[in-house]
Amino acid sequence: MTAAVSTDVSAALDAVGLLADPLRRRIVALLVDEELCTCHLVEETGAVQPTVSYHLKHLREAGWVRSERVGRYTYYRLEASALAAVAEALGGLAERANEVDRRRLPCD
Amino acid sequence: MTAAVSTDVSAALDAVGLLADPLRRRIVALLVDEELCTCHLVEETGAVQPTVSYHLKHLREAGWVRSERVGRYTYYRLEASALAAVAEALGGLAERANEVDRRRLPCD
DNA sequence: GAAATGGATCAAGCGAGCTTGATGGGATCA
DNA sequence: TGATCCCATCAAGCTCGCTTGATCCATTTC
Repeated sequence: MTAAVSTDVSAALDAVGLLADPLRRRIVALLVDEELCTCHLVEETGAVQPTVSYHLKHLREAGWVRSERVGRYTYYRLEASALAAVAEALGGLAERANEVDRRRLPCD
Repeated sequence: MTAAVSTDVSAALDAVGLLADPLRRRIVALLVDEELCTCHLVEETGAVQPTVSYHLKHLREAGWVRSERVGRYTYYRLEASALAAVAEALGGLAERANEVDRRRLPCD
């Protein structure tokens, strides 16, 4: 059971590797409260369009956002479950790390 | 208030950005259940010592771990509060992103 | 139809950050 | 005191991935 939790935690935390890039974090932050199309994200971030599309592609493939085409525009929505999974994984880690009787592995 | 929350959003996301590196995540995972010295982390991760120290420095400066010198050894302990704070912030984000009446900003 | 717009994709260039070997300081042991 | 060990830091190298301009496709508008 402890092992199972450990692997789940690792898997969930691996997902945050995607958040390494500041622009990617900015995009996620912008999408928290509203859906935005690519042109809006370009305008808000100040990055050029291919750059924004590049990051959106990665976020999409990792399941962090979902895209919907509406006429000429492509709207992006944040996938709340992805955020929740990472939050839960971190919360579990924090709980385990908080145990009082944490031992110190001796070196000698 | 909305502005304050917005800055919190960025802060929480920036914090997890530190976990972008796989080796950094591995170190955090190793420190969940016990305190370890640098030499143990070197042994467990398979990385060379300067590399491990490099990442520990970043984790230390960000408040994720705390170091304690004991004789020749330096023990590292995971800071549960930092983990909990980020987990809670991300959970809040997930909740906000989950609101049903999320609006779609019109383009035209 | 043609022109215009949003956006995805490509190839090429470049830079931030990770890795590594070397160095030095501090602590322990002989 | 000299040898040894742990570990932080440094400079240099390198790699991965981000950026950018160009191009193309789809949709809309005239």
